[in-house]
Amino acid sequence: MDYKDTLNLPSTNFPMKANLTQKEVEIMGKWESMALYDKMTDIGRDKPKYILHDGPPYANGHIHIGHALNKILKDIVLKCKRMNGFEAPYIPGWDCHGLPIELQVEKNLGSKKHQITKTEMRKLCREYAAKFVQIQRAEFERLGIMGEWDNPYLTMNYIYEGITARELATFAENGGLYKGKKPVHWCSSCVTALAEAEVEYADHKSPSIYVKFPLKDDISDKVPALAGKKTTVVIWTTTPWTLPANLAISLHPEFDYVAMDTGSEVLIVAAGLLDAFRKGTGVSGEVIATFKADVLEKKNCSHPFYQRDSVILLGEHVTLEAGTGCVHTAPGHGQDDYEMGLRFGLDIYNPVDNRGRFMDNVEFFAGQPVFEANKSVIEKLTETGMLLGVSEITHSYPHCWRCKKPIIFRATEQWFISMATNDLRAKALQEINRVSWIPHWGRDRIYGMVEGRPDWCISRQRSWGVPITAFLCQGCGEALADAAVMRHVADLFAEHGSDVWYEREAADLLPPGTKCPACGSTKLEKEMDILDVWFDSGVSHAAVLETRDNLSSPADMYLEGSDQHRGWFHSSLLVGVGTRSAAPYKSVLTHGFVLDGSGRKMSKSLGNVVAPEDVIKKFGADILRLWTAAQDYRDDTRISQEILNRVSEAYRRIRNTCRYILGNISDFDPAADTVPYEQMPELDRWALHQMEALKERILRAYDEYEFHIIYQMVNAFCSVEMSAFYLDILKDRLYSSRRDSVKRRSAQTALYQILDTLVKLVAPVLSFTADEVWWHMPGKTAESVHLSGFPAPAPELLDDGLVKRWDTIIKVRGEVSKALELARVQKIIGHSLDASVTLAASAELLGFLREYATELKSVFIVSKVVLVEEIPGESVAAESVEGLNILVESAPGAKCERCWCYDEEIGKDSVHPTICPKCVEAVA
RNA sequence: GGGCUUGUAGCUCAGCUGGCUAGAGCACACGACUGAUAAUCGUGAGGUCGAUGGUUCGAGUCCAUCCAGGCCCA
Repeated sequence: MDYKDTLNLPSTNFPMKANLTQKEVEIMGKWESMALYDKMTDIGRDKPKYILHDGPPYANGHIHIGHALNKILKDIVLKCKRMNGFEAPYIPGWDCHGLPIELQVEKNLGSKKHQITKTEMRKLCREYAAKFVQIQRAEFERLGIMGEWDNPYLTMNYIYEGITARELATFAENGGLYKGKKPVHWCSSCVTALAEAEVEYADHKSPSIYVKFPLKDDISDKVPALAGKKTTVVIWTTTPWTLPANLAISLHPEFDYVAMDTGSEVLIVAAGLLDAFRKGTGVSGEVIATFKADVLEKKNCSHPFYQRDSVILLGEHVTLEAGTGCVHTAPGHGQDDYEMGLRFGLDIYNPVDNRGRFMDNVEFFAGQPVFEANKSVIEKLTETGMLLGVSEITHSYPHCWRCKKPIIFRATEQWFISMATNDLRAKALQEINRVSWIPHWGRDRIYGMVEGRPDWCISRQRSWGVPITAFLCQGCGEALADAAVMRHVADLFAEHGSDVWYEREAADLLPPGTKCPACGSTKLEKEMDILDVWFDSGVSHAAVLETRDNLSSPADMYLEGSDQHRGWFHSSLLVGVGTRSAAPYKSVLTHGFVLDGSGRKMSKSLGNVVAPEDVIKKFGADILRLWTAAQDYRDDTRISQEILNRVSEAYRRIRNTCRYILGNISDFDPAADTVPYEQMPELDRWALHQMEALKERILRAYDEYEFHIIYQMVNAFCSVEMSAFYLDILKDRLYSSRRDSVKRRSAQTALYQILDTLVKLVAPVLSFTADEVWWHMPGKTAESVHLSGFPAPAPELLDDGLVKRWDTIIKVRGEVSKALELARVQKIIGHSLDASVTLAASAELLGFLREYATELKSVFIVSKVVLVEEIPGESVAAESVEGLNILVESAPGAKCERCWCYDEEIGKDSVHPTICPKCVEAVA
């Protein structure tokens, strides 16, 4: 007789091989046809809300692995909140305006870009952004991210543009918006400002000159050696044309400076550059004093050719790389110079017009193009005797990417949001302290940035964006940024889109009868600058959270990469505080960046880029999701083939554990067959305890957003507690007991509960696989695991006393395994069931083991266990259990044909002479 | 150069306020099984805890310097 048919072997059509690449697409189809997200929303009604506000990715290009990490983390957070009893809507967004799209569109246009109008250009940009919104949407959905994909927010939606303009009006109303000056890269030939991305660096020949600035103030009280001497501070520059705009000289507060007496005068330069200076100019002389820069602080020099002072200031930007350590400072012509100007209240003076010529009121140089004026300036310096040396150098210099001509740095009129008005900075800092930053150092990071940042320059001289809705009076030059007028325009934007700014004349945009408040003129012209895109996304809490029925502000969480401390967290904070006196978020969670396997940043040139698309093709989205969970994202994370292989092996372990349980509960009906806890053997209770402990730890890990703990715990649970111990021991009971016996049903009860718990705990991470398992489980009523909740805590399943006893048994089992391995090497046994094990132990341990005498052989998976006080002859001494000795022999009796255990009783039954009494009973 | 941050076995992670012979899972090697089988089980070998110096009876854990990364600025 073939007894195999009488066994209850595992049976399931849940495949071992996942084939995720195909399977996931099928599952997405199912989700769609059952309208899963809508059902999740329905279930959430009347539950407390949890608002995670999506930071909008830029609608340009395909998604990269960093996007995947970010969106998967958000999805995990939202799914675990939903399973925890919250309504957690997800409205994805996209950032649609801005330079990168505009540049790409220009590039695609090629030479045609010059023939196109601003409105046509903007139309193409809008189409371009819309195209990538669709592309990225599909790519995000493929990752298993659930949300309102049919109804996302786009910063280029008309309503959104209207709100953007409206928020700007609020800044105008409260006085935060003002017009000021700031230097920008400027191409005099194209007559336009250039963004950093439009600047190309190339070699360029410039004059290199040393110039004397006579010191007016007497410092001989601090440096006596200078008493009565004619003293000058020496600067070095490669842009002589910026000297007419010189307002200051910067020295480093920590450098040593020397006074060198040439005989006719005393020159001051940095000690560290003295030799280079001597070489560069041929000037010689004796150093008569050395001092720190602070003795010169706020002292005045004479300008080398104007009747004007140039003040000495201390700044950290001064270096010893070249020059004299005394830096010519023109706030209208350099970034550092500008910052010094702001810090010390200098005029941001720009004497150059937009064609690159000196303005009419500039003495000596009026009307001259700046590069030609270099020569004139040098002549003037020679004439006044202030020139110390002149040569020519070739250095890297910025050029315009369109016309390839050298560009200049020139202060122009720009719109700013003041950090001081309404105490914006102080209030923002206060709000930072009220927000919960995860990890905690995020607070220090953004605090430092807000504390030290200059006023927010929101002007961009481009086409693709929301216009700054101000007007300029043609009568008196006054800028009109009136809140009521701006709100009128904002309403037009909301209705027609911000294109109306370009399509209509100023008069058609203004409320009827608008006059310049300064001069009463009605001749008002449109401002042509657009808003910084960070302002666009910075208003998203107003445009999205405050306008959608299922959302509210402030959000519970913003979750982005740590670069957003400077970006979105920052701009959102400034807008929120500036317009509503509050941060738009209660907590901010940041993740690091994705690096390659050796911790380097990814780049095309290094060829170490891992694309989400490739990972999905090769492994599947669930592997990418599991990878996301496995990494401690608070730090930078790594991805590589090896890492993905490891993750997919862990996936297989989880999958197989589920599959094995499914196979063993296929005939189990939880409603009818569940065995009450009191009737369960200790081993099953032990398993339920482990399950409960796992549940507690994982739910805590979700609460603390420590997803990598979940990965580690689930992995260890499947491998250690389940596969290597509980499931292995259970085989005999599940396979060879009567199908409906209590001991088998008890095991199934435990297995069913364990799988039910496991699949729910894992659902936020392994979203596809969890549902695949769910659909194979018996007795399920919910359509999807994502419509269920996390399992409720069941502390009554915890039994510490029992676990402690079983810890001892497990420890002894470990020793038995080692002894079995020795016997295996000696060819005494092959399978552990071939063995009979004799144990000798201390009185205490032996007494304990005797309580479990009948169970030990199944726990050790051997055919026979004998407990004795002492083993005569040779035995193996246990390594870590004091006094335990183990003897392994081949098991006596014959091998049961059915359960493969050896038994001395086999042959005594006349009907079933080849099987053991236990099996005889089972087949009867 | 500045602010914030990271560096524990091949990989991913534990190691709380200083007291272990530094742990886990996976990978690896060897073996077993062939009733979880492109599975499963067992045993084993892997680490001067980035480096150096210091504080301490004692440091992966505290301090300093350095090295190598990352983000954001300059």
